[in-house]
Amino acid sequence: MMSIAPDRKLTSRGQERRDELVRYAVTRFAERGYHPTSVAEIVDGIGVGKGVFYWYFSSKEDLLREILREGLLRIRRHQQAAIRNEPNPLRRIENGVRASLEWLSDNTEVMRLVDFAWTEDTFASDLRRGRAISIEDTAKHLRDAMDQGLIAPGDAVTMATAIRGITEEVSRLHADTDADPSTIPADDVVRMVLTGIAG
Amino acid sequence: MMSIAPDRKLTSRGQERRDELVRYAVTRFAERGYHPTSVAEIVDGIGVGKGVFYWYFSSKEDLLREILREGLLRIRRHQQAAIRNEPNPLRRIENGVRASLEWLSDNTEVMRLVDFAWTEDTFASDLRRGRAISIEDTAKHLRDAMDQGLIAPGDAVTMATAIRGITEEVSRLHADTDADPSTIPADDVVRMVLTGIAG
Amino acid sequence: MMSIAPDRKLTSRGQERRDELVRYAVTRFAERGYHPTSVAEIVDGIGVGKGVFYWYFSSKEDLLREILREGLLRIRRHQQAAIRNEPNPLRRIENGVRASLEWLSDNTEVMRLVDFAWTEDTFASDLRRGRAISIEDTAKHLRDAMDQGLIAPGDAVTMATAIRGITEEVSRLHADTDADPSTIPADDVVRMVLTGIAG
Amino acid sequence: MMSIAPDRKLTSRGQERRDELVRYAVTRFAERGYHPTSVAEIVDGIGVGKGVFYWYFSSKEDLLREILREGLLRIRRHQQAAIRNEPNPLRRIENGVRASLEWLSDNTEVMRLVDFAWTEDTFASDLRRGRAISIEDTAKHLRDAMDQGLIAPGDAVTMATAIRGITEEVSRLHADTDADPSTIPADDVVRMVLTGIAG
DNA sequence: AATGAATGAGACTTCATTCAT
DNA sequence: TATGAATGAAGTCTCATTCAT
Repeated sequence: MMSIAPDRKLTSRGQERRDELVRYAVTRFAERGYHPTSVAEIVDGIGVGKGVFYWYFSSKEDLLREILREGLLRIRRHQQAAIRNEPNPLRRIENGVRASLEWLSDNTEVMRLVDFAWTEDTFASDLRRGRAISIEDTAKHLRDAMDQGLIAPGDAVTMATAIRGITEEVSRLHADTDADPSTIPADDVVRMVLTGIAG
Repeated sequence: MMSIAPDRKLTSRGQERRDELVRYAVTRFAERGYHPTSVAEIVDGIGVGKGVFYWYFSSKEDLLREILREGLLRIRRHQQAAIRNEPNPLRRIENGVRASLEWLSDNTEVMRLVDFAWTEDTFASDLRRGRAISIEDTAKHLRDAMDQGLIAPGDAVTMATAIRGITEEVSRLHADTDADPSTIPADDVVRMVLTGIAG
Repeated sequence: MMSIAPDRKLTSRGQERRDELVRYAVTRFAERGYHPTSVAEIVDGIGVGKGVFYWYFSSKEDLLREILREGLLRIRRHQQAAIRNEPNPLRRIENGVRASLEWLSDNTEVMRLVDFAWTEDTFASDLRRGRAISIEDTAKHLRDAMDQGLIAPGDAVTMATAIRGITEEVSRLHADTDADPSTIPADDVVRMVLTGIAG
Repeated sequence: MMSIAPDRKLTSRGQERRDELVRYAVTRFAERGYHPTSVAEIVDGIGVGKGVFYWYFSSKEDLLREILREGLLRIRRHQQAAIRNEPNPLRRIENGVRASLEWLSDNTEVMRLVDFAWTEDTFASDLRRGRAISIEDTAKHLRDAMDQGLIAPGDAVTMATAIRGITEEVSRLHADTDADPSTIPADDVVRMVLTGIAG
């Protein structure tokens, strides 16, 4: 009931505890699913009392939201760092795709949690806006490329969605079959994306 | 815990009841999520007692498995009907994509349930085999196309995965933003797929 | 979360169960207090599972509200039955006081629960209206008596409040010291009330 | 569980802190109820850590007992100061009633806490003795008055209880409907009490 | 086939209290 | 004295499932 102030100052020990909870929960949620994983399982797993959980999170739902929020923030940052200062729109798309593949293959657990969150209305609404922004980001590069005559004209939003779909599905398959992030077939994906949008 | 014989003969009224349960459950599961939807909610929703549910399904989990099984069976049939007798491998791929887009836009709820099922290990194992088969189906057409010199050589499995990703992500976005299945930008998708794999 | 329809039809067995729960809870609540009495204690006390409680009541709070509602309804009915058809306003007051003393000494447990409910804002608001009505009922008789010159004029609401206070406090003391309802000093109370208001 | 020595000397700053805790707790307990008010809420409300609470009180229960003890002590003192040196027993009763009304209207929150305490056996036993003494005090004056022929003979204990009931109920109603202590209808109450006992 | 009452494990959460710092 | 992190028993409530009718 008493919600936790989102900007509450934590001691460094407190911050570590919180991170430990998040880390462990992400693993468990991804492994067995959000609902099948109980708060008891999480606190037992790191050997603390139940109260600790509620000292750092106001509810199990709040924990997932935090995980999603932080995860989506990080992937966005990762993408933008890869794109910054790249003048060629096709290169920006390529770099974005590579950054996504990298990040997703390093954070397969978060990806799985996002996939779950899409399946419950409680969480999905939080994700819609993020998706719209992400697709619009890519669509902008596509329109730039069309304007510059680099690719044939077409429906930028559908293309951006397709790119997103390619990136995520390849990451999903890879996550399920191969633990090594370095073996992601990024070049193949990039080639397909770039020829696919060439038109 | 007595399990229900999967091939048990049902009277036509019984079959209708069962379908009614499935239909209503699919809607609710897709809307609010599998776990947040209780068996009580389902039976209340169609105005029957709890016993009815357990007459037709041995458990809530069993119901979801049935939904998934029937759903995946149907989409596979739909795709194969669209491909049958088509000698050109690229046309087979195109027809398969179009069939998937059609089916998914007509069955967005099942799609959402499949997405959920991927997030829990209990169900995910059932899906892995299906995905492998589905990707291998497409990969076979791709290899045929490569052999016939219709497209450049490349990693057929990654390409097939990409095609699957495009198809599903476009369907997801469309399901969330546009209720009308006829407005799926199938031509755009097909163009991107075909040029994307052209190499 | 799913609240119980207040007009839900119960089988006669169901009604008995519900009554059993109410009866036992009233006893326990009165004995040890509302909060110190857990739902587990109640269901264990009558030897049923926890779910039974929530089949009949949507929450522990709901149970208390029901107890209060039914209790206050009954005392009101009891009073009004005692007053009906009595033309003399002083007799109406006397009969009302006697009826209250009777009912309270037969229902000391409910009285204690009402006293508790006054101490928490969640419940108190429900009680204010009831008190206002009850006092106004008595005040009306007092004004009638003043109009008819039976008693000296005065502040009818304060008088009615005083009568209420006398009745309840005598009942409280009696409940704590003497289990036998027949020994309530009703005549003494009535005499004090009647001379007190005479002015 | 180390209990706090009840007569422990506190620095003046310590005494202030303790008073601050008591004051704030009384307000919250009266407003929302004893159980719904957590220790965390109290210490947060005055901006100190949890340790502070347990420095001054050995438990939440101990805090309530202290509040009750101090409150009942004060009202008794207030009444006795009002009665001292008054030779006429009826005047003593009148003065006692006026003193009670005054004190209760100035300390409505404590009154509510006492009402709560009556509803849990843990606390009620502490209150029984106090009530018995208080009623016996008044009964003594009544017997004096009877002996002196000032009022008709009657059951002094019931009368004293009635007086207590009047006083408290008028205070309760006033506390809930009118914040201004000066508007208590003390004269009306006194008149009713005096004529009521006259017989 | 169907009902709806019953079960009870187990989920989430609260909170009085303790304790290292 | 004081803090705030930690404890863990205990509380309320949910819900898949069973079963007498």
